[in-house]
Amino acid sequence: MPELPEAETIVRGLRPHLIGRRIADVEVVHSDVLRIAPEAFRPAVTGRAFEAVERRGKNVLMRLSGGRVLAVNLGMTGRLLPLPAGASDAPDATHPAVRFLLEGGGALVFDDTRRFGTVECLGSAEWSARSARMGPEPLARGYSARDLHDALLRSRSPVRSWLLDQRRIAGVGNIYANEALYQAGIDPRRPARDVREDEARRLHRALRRVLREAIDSGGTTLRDYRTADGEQGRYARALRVYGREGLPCGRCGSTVERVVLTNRSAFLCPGCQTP
DNA sequence: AGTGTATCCTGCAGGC
DNA sequence: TGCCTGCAGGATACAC
Repeated sequence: MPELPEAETIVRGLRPHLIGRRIADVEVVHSDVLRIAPEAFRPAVTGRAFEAVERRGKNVLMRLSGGRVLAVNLGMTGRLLPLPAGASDAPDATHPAVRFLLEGGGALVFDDTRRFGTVECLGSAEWSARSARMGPEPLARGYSARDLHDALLRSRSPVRSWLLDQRRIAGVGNIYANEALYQAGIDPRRPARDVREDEARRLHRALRRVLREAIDSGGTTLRDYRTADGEQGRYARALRVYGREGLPCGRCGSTVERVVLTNRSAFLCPGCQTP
C-alpha cells in the first residue's frame, strides 16, 4: 500500500501530534508485527519522547530520546493513527496491532489489516546500517538522471521490477513505478540496462514529478490508506495506467494492458510505451 | 544475476 | 445466500 508519497504524508501529519510527547506504555494486540517479543519491545520504548518524525523510502522513522529509532514499515495495509486524549480508539482503527499510550493522554495506534507491516525499535547504529543497504532517495536534491541511468545499466531485470527493488532506489512501489514509466514512455518489460540516456532523463523527471504530485495530493487511496488525520489521499483520480486495464489511454486512446512481471501486475499503454 | 514460487494475513469483488 | 477463485500500495527466502 503505502509508497513514498503515502509515508511522507503520514510523517507530515504525525509530526505535530507526536513531537515532544512521551510514551507512557505500549499495548501489543498482535505481536507478529514486532520482530522481537513484546516483553523486550515494551521496555525499549516506554518512557521515551518523540524527538523527530522522518521518512526513509517507505519507512516512517520516529527518533526517540536516548538515541533509539522507532521504525515502521507500513506493508500493504498499515496505518499510523494519532488518537486524541479521551478517545477510546482512533475512528479509523479497524485492526489495531500496537498502541503507544502517551503521557498526558492520547495514543499512537499502529493499525494493520493484513499485518505485513512491522514496528521495530532499533539502536541508531542498527538503523544506519539498514538505511545504508537501501538505495538513494529519488527526491533528494542531489539525485540526478545520470545517477539513475548509471544504476539502470547494471541490471538486466525489467525496469518495472528494478524500480520496486528498495536496494536500488528507495520508496518506489507498484503504483508510482507504473505511472512513472507511462509518463516516460517506457515499456515496463524493458531490461533496465536497455534504457537509453534520453529515456533515463525522462524517467528521472517523470518519477520525481509523479512522487511530488502524489505528495501534494496526500497520496493515493485505493482502499486502506489514510493520512494521519484519517483522510483519503486524492491522487487515485490522477492515475493514468495503474489499475486501468481495459480502459482507454487518455493520451492515445489505446487500451491499457495488464501484464505480470515477477508475480506482480504491471500496467501499460501499448501505444505510448515503446518496447 | 535473473526468474518463479511460496510465505506472512485479511478482505473484497466477481463468477456460479 | 454461499462457495470458490483471484487479486491487492510489501518484503523475504528458496530452488533453479
